[in-house]
Amino acid sequence: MLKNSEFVNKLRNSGLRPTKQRLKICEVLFNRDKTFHFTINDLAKNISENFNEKISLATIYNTVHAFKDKGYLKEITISSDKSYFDTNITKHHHFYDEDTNLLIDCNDNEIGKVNIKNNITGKKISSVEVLVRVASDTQNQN
Amino acid sequence: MLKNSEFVNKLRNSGLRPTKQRLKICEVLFNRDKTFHFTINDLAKNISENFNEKISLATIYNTVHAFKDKGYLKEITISSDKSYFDTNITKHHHFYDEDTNLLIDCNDNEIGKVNIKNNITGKKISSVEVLVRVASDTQNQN
DNA sequence: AATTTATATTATAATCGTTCTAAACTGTTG
DNA sequence: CAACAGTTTAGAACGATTATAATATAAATT
Ligand SMILES: [Mn+2]
Ligand SMILES: [Mn+2]
Ligand SMILES: [Zn+2]
Ligand SMILES: [Zn+2]
Repeated sequence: MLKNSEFVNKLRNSGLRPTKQRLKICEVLFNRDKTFHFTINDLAKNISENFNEKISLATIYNTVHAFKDKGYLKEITISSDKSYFDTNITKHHHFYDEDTNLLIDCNDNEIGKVNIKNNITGKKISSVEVLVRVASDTQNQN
Repeated sequence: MLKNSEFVNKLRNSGLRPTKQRLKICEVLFNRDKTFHFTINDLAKNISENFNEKISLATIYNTVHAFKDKGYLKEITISSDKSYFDTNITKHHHFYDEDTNLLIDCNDNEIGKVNIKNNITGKKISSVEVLVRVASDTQNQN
């Protein structure tokens, strides 16, 4: 629930010029109560359908990647044929519903802390992500 | 460390004809002491470089997917730009070295059991996978 | 305010992993 | 062997993503 001038600052502070396109994308992504998951295509469709702005697909890719690099978005990899982005940038895990292709955030009370006992020597852990794939009972088990 | 006749049976029992190409791929994938991770491209290169067989890329894709469907391979999704396959079909987790792009199996003693407290109503868990991304200390933290 | 410079946007082409196609080939069965 | 279903193949098609390079805009400088 940030307003336009806050997005301008956010962008400026990140070394990104507050262009019309970036501000629109900020509005669509961050001017909400709840975080959500989206694909580039979702976002492009959302903007072209719900606003009369027309942002080039290349700009949407550039902006989403810039926001990811600045830490304003996380990329979630579920399958190799599509990339999901997440406006929830806190550490958290996911359920992935194989029937509906929907990604659902896990609350901390749903998945206990993952205990990593040994790590690769000389390496630092940069992230720990759990993906729980779920499907209806009648589905075939992996 | 299976031999050719065992692969013939394995394929026949799965309803797959034991063709020259499939047997070669079996040999490359399963005639080993240790399990490993590979991409389609790795496999294609391996076959074309180390054997004088020439298997069409379409056949390699077809066969790998057939083996996956039969449960002889697992697909591991790390990034959206490439698919990794795993000849280790037991439940296990992975370290992913972001410096080398290498995927490393976790032993059960390296990652404790993941405790899923609540599940999505009416859905069955089909898999639980932990991916621990690691990088050298000097790398930027996710 | 006008000029200059750096940065961003755009349409479109290119790339690349993967899947499709449809013709030729092979394994299996009778 | 003949017949058939299943398999392989080269190459085309596809689709998500990235590169290109011309145009436009924001910011900095005069
Ligand atoms: Mn990406
Ligand atoms: Mn696949
Ligand atoms: Zn999330
Ligand atoms: Zn593995």
